[in-house]
Amino acid sequence: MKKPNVTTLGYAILGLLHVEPRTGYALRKVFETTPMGHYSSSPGAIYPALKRLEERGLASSKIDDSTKLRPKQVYSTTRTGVDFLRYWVSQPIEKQNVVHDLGDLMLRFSFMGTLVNDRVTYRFLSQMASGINLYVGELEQMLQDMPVTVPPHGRLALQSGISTYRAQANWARQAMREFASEAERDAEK
Amino acid sequence: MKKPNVTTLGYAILGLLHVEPRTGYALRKVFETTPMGHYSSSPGAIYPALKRLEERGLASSKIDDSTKLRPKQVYSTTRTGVDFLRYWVSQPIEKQNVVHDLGDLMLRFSFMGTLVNDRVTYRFLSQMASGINLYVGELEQMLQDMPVTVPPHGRLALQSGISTYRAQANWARQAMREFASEAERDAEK
DNA sequence: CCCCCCATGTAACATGTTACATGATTGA
DNA sequence: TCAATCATGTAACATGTTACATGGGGGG
Repeated sequence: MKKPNVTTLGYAILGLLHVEPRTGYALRKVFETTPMGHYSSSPGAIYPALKRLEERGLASSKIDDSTKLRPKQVYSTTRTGVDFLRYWVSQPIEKQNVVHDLGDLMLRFSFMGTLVNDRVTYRFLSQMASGINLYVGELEQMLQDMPVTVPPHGRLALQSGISTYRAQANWARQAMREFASEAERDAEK
Repeated sequence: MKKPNVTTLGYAILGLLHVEPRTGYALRKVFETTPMGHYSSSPGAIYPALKRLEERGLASSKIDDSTKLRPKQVYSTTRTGVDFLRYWVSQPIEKQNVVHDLGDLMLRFSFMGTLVNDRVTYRFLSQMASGINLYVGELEQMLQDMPVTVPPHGRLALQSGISTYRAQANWARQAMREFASEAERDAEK
C-alpha cells in the first residue's frame, strides 16, 4: 500500500462517506445540490476517485443487489480512512491555508463534528481567526502601499478580499463560543 | 487559428500583460507576492500558458537583449487578446459564477479598469449584488431545512458561507457608488 | 567562494473535463 | 411511449504539479 496521496475531491468524498456510506451516484447528487458542488462532480471525476480511495485502503465497497434496479456499489470508509481523515482535519493551520484555500479549511471544519472533540474544534477556529487577522494586516498594508490609480478597480478588489476575510474571522470567533465549554475547562487549569 | 480556449490562469496572465508587458519571470513574482498567487505560479504552469496564449494569437513576445543578463522574452497582449479580455469581463453574471467561483468574478472585476467604462462596471457590480442576494436566500432556506444535529459543524459551515456572501454583496453595493455617476446619467432618461 | 537572484524551460505524472456509452425502471 | 431518474463507467484531451536542468551576475 502506497502512501496515500489524496486530492481535495478525495477528502470531500471520504468525509461524505464517513457521514454515511454511499454510492458514486449518491455522491454526485450531493455535489450537484449543495455548496459542496465546488468540488465538482462529473462521473469522470467521482468514479476514478472512489477507485483510488479503495486502492489506497481508505474506503471499501460492497455490492448491493437488494433493489430491482441495477446493482449499486456502496462505498464506506475503512478504519484507516477514518484515521486519515482525522489526521487531516487536525493539522495545524498554516498561513498558506489562509491565503490560498479558506475553502479547504471550511471543508475540514465541516467534517470535524464526528471526528474530533470540541477542544480540537475550538483550537482550529482559534488558529483560523488569528491566522486571518495576521493576513488581513498584510492586506491592509498592501492597500496603504498601493499607488492611487485612476481606475480604482485594483484597490476595490483588494478591499473585497479584506472584507471577506474579516467576515470569516468574525464567523470563527462566533463559532468558538459553541465549543468553548470543553475548552474552558482546559484553560482553567 | 483555433477558437481560443483559455483557462483561469490564462486569463489572469493575459490581464496582467494588458496592464503592462512582462516576462514569465515577472509574472511568477506577481503570483508569488500578491493575493493573485491563488492562480499559481510554478514555471511548469506559467511558461506553457504563455506559449499557448501566443499560439492562439492573444499575446506576442519579443526578445529583449538590452541587459547584460540572460535575454528576456517579454510578452504583451495583442489586439485580439485585448478584445478577448474585454469580451470575457463583459459577460453577464450567471448564477453558476456566483455559486462556484466568486474568485473568477473578482478577477474579472480587477481587470475591468482599463477595458470597459464605468457603466459596464456598474452593471457588473449590480448583477453581482443581486445574484448573491438570490443565492443567499437559497442558502438560508437550506439552513432552515437542515435537521438539528448534535455536532453543529454542518450548520456552522453553512452560516460561514452565508456571511461570506453577505460581505461580498455589501462590498459590491459600496463599490457601485464609485461608478454611479456615468450610470446615473443613463438611468435618468 | 558560495549563495541568491535573474531567467527560461522540460519531463513524468496525476488529476480533472467533456463527451460518449449502456441499460433498467418509473411516472406522465 | 417518452422522458426522467437511477446507476456505472470509459476514452481523449488539456491542464497543472513536482522536480529537475541550466547558467550568468552580483553581493557578502
